Amino acid sequence: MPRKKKLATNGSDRIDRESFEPAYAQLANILRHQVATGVFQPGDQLPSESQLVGRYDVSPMTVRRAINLLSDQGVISTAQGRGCFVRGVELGAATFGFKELQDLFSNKQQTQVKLLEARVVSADERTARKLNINPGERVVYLRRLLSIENRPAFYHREYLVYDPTRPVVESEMEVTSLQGLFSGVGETVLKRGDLSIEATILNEEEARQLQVILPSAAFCIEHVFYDLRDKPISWGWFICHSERLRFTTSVGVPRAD
Amino acid sequence: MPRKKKLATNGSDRIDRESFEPAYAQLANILRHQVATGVFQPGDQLPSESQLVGRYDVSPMTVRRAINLLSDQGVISTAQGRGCFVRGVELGAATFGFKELQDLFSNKQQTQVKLLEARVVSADERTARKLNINPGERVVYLRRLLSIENRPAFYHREYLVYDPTRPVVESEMEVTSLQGLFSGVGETVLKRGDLSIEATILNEEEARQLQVILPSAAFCIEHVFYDLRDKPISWGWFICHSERLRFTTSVGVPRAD
DNA sequence: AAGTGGTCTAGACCACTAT
DNA sequence: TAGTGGTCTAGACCACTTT
Repeated sequence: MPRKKKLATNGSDRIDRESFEPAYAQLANILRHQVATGVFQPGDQLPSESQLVGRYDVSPMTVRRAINLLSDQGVISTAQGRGCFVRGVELGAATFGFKELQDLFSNKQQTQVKLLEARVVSADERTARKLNINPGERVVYLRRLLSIENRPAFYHREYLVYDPTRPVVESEMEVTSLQGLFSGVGETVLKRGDLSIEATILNEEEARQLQVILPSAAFCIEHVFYDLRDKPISWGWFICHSERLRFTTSVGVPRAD
Repeated sequence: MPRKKKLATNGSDRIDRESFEPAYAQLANILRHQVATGVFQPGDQLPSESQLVGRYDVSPMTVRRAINLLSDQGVISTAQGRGCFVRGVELGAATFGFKELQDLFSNKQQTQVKLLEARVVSADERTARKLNINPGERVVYLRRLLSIENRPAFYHREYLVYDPTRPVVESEMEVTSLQGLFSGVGETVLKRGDLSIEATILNEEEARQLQVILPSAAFCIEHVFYDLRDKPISWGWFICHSERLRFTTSVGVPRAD
């Protein structure tokens, strides 16, 4: 007798103890399927946890975990003392990530990082504010061009606080460190980063670097990275042509697994 | 004797049983604080779960939950049979929300939705493909302008499949339904939506509607919504001037709570 | 008072990894 | 084989909401 079976169809109404799929995940999928097929509609109240315990013959902790999962995924909302309720489509609940951006790098594709410029300059007022230093203090200014399959993809400009006692400047300047930032490999003393995304129009220099014609729209991904003491050590921004990058996501009940 | 105390400082090394903060959350915060202050650095292995059980005198399930929390937040990664490891800053792990977009609407601010046009047209090739219908079939074309505090914020164009037997067309056309999409209130038969975000340059008409001067960059948020049978019923896109919208997030170890 | 979700216990068994 | 994370049980108590 096989110890493991295939994934149960989502229409199933029982927990398969032999499945490789954990009971809490099965229960979550059963409930999600019922929401997806309209058995429970937006606003409806789900069966109580104790009812689910009896109905599917699992322990309360398992039900709880399935509930937490669906709540995290935005399928339902919970209210203590009242119950669990099906949520409808809410644009405000949407989230999107850098998956597309990550794919550009990790896809076994040739990624080249070309250092265009690296020099020590005095921080202007804006740079000083971003890096929490005094205007006029010395910073390292870097310009890089990231190419994928010999086509320019990102134009990156960055200001680093200049601190000879800290080796991060050298490691930051390594071409590989940038790629590591995306994939998570490599050593850094970075603790945290703040990111923001804007839409922008390429200027002449940016268009030249990215080899696109004007006028052209692009994403500008600005970043500030902090060290372990929450001190900013890097401020910069990536420019990526809009045709090279698109963010996608879904809202509402996930499509059947 | 007070039954509830204040939030413990994150530097604490013990679980406060009297705190209103759940034990699993306290443990997660303790570990997060240790990561944030460099006690554990990126790549380091955390104490095993059984060690944590002994050290903080909680049950295995509580430790597990704290571990899951940190793992979900991207602070650590887990590997069965090997251990838990501290993750560094990974750009690829960043996620953005629509919170900024939601705030624009729900902030008790005056939001007006003005229907500029509504008429039945024949679907062109592209529209038909997006809505999974045949070219030439009738669709409803809508143009809307969303204003916040009397300033235009979003220019929205949308194609709806025309189905007299389904009341969603009428409810979709209600000015309130758009706002409900963001905040989650209101009734819909929508089950799911796919979104994608591009950067674009405003054309003349868009700039006129949004009352900005050319040339100007903007976000284009395209959407397709599906009903309970996974049939597309709406395809459209929001145009939002870049100065009106910016997506932000953080990566790495969250700043101390 | 009854029902709900939220948390927690003190174990157990399993699968996986390293030695 | 020993140690690790992953899952699960069968209860318990608490806080909250509704009747």
